[in-house]
Amino acid sequence: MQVYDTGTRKKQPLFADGATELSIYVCGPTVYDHIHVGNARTFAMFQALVNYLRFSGVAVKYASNITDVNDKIYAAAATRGMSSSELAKQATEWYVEDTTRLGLGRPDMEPTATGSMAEIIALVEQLVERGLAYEAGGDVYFRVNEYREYGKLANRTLDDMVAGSRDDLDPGEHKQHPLDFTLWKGAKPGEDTSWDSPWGKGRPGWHIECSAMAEQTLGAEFDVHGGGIDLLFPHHENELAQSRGGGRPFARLWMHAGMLEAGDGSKMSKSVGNIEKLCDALDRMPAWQLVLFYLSGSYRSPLSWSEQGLHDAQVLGTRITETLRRSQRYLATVQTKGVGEDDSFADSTREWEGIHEALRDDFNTAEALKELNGVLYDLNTDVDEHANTQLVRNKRKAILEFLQVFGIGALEPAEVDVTAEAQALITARDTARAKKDFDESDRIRAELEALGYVVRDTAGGTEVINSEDAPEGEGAAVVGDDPDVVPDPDPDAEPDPEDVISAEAADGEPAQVDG
RNA sequence: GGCGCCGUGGCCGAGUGGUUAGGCAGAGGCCUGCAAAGCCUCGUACACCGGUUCGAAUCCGGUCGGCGCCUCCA
Repeated sequence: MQVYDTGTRKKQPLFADGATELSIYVCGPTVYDHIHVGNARTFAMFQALVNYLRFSGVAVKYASNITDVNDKIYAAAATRGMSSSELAKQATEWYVEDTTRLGLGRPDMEPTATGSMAEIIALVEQLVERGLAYEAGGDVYFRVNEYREYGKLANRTLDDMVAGSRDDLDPGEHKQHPLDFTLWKGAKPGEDTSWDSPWGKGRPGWHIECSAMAEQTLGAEFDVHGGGIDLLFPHHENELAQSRGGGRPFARLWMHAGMLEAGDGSKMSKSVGNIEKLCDALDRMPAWQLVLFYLSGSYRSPLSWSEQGLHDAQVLGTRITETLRRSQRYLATVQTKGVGEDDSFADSTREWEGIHEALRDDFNTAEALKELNGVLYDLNTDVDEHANTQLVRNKRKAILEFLQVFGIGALEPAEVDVTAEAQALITARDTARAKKDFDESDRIRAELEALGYVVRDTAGGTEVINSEDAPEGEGAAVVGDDPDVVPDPDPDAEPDPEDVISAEAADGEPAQVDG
């Protein structure tokens, strides 16, 4: 498997020579509010990658941090009239709750800044000892001039950055170079948390937290460091400088997820309404829909947050469910015979070939979805052509495995609990239909719908499913309805939120997702 | 201004030096009492201008447009 490495700007083998295990660190959120769907994209894609690797038999150690000490938390806590630690605790719960709802599972380790304070301080001390950092006015700064490779990850030079900065760089009261960044900040008035350090009471800078947490969870050297592309500079550059400067090999590869943005190319802005919280999105759609939406584009490319895209994801999910239901029905009704005609003999190897090929090339989930669609198509065709049931079972297995890997098992058709009353109605309706008494048949169908069933007349006989499992709109019709009266689709279904939604806070400052 | 990414058919969104992406939406059809599901058929896209090449949407240069990032503090 190969992935695009930001550090070398090339696709690189994911595994080090001879390695069979992987360790992955991904920058998680700063906890001061609910995360939004842009943040969630990054988390979902990396978790999906981990799940896929495990499905492929790879042992993965996956860590993703929770930044619970940061400027943004102090600021937000003040606004809310609560203490920063209270807010961090609350927002951590929100984060865990919201991302768990995605259904993809959780990282193995979720270190916090507050839980890594000793490691952070130790690392800063080492940098000071090595001459890569200096204390000034109660703060400790990293000395970028002393780290020769500063800027290499993000592909920029100190000179370029100083000369070509968008804004005038603030030389800083105590800084030796305008790009020197804070490792430790002395406690300031209004900040309600601080920790003892060799430089007095204070708290860690944003970047050093991740260096320490990554090392604490995965060791001094690990395989992949991930995060949103907006964190490339300065956050990841600084992490690398700190850890490498401190003598650690640090991450071997850097993977960056693209931003979620508006489809009309509108500028990122602070305008209201351009961000949808993950919890809100999950309140209005099933998790599988959001996950399929994320998977519909390559993780590295920008992806447009649009109602159209969400609709497409919904349709795909429905197709998956319907295909499984259809094939299940086929297996239940077809006369199976012969040895090995059993799920336990199903072999999905062949169906996975195309999917593997796609995913092993830089985790191309869009391509994988195309391959999955091919499996769905083949399975439907098999059913149409009354193919060997083993072929059907093989394909079903592949699809079910796919659902499991991507945490969308909810798409598996639900069991239908057909009550005796319902069964009687079905039988009565079949009788009526046999007599071509369609008025009676439709009347009974309405009765079944009142009981919460949607009726489908299939080649294999009458089938009912629970209304709540039926695709939107199906079964809404009532006998006697004018057939011309169809519920209007949303007349102005425009792409909803404009503007980029990314690892960026509502106020446009790049600090929601960090590490 | 610097660094980077990108401009694909109505929409989303892959990919490749010469071969159908896929899906959604739309039209027609098969099946079907109706509905649902499934299947079949239909669009010959790749910002613009040059160049390289037998051949480029795919490589190079330029133009235009979009996007991301450009510390901390304030």
